[in-house]
Amino acid sequence: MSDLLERLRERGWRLTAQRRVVAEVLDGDHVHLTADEVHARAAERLPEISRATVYNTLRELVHRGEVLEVSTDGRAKRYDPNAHRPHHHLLCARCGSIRDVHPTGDPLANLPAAQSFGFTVLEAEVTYRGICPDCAA
Amino acid sequence: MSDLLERLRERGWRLTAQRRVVAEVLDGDHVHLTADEVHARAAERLPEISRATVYNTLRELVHRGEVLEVSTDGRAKRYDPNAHRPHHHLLCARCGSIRDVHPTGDPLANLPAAQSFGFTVLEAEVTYRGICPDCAA
DNA sequence: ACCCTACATTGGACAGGATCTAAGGCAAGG
DNA sequence: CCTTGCCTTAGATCCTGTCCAATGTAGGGT
Ligand SMILES: [Mn+2]
Ligand SMILES: [Mn+2]
Ligand SMILES: [Zn+2]
Ligand SMILES: [Zn+2]
Repeated sequence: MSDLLERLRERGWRLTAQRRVVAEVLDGDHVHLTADEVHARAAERLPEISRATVYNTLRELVHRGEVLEVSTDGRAKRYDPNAHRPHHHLLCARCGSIRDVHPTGDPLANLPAAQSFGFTVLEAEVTYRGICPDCAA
Repeated sequence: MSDLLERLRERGWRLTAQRRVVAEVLDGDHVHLTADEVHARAAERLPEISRATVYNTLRELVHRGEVLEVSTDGRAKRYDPNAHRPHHHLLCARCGSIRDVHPTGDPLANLPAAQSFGFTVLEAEVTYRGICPDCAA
C-alpha cells in the first residue's frame, strides 16, 4: 500500500499520519469495511484520529479511483481497496459478509440497446446473494 | 391492486384507510418511489396519514414479498410494486431515476462453482448505471 | 534548520433517512 | 354494539454522512 501513498504524494497529496493509517487499515484482500470500522481500526494505531478525517480520506481515495465504494443494502457503505481488478460481490443475506467474485462474461453485453431508454450506460454491477458457510451451519 | 389487499386481508391483515391508500399509490408499472414520495402522494388522498404508518406499511409489504426494496447509492430506498416479474434496474448516476430492464441471459449461470466460497447462492441482482436522457441534456 | 502558508485535522453542529415509543384510535369477530 | 388486540400517530431517537470554524502541520522556499 506504500505504492499507493507514494503515487498520491507525487500528485500533491500531503502525507499525514492519519492518511497513512487509513491506507494501512485498507490494505489486503476481501477488505470491505464501513467508514466506522475503518475509523475504529485506525484509532487503534492513532487514537486521536477523527471520524471526519476518515470520511474525508475515504471520499478522496474513492474520487481518485484508489478505493471502491460498495453500497450493499441501505446500510453503511463499504470501502474496497481492490479497485484495480474489476470484480463483483457475493453477499451473505444473513450476516452481511462479503466476498469478491469474478463471474464470466460481461453483464453490459446482456443489456439490449432497446432496453437502454436513452441512457448512456456506463457500468453494470452484479450482486450475488446467498448464505455463507458459517451461517448455514 | 385490490387483489393484493384482499389476499393480505385473508392472511389477517387489517384493512385500514391508510394501508389502502399506500397500496393505491404503489399501483402501476415503473413505479419506484421513495418512502417520502409515497407519503406525499398518499397524503393527497388522506391528509392525516403519518410518515410512520407509511414506513410500517412499506416494511410489511416488503416482508410479505409484495413490494421490492431497491437500495440505490446512499440515497433513500425506493419501493417497487413489480415484485412478481423478476427484473433488474438501470439507474441514473446523477438524478437517481430508475427504469426496469430485462437483460438477456442468467447472471447466476455466470458464477463458476469455484467462485462460490461455500455459499448457497440464491439470487443475482444486476444494477446498470448511466446517465439518463434528461440529465445528459 | 527555520518560516510560511496553503492545506489537513478536529469536535461538534447539522441533515436526511429510517426506526422506535407510548398514548390513543379503530377493524372486525363475537 | 362491545371488546380487544392490532393500528396509527407525533415526536423522540438513532444512524450515516456532511459541514463548519478554529487549530495544527507538511513540505517547499530561504
Ligand atoms: Mn470487493
Ligand atoms: Mn423495478
Ligand atoms: Zn453469513
Ligand atoms: Zn438523470
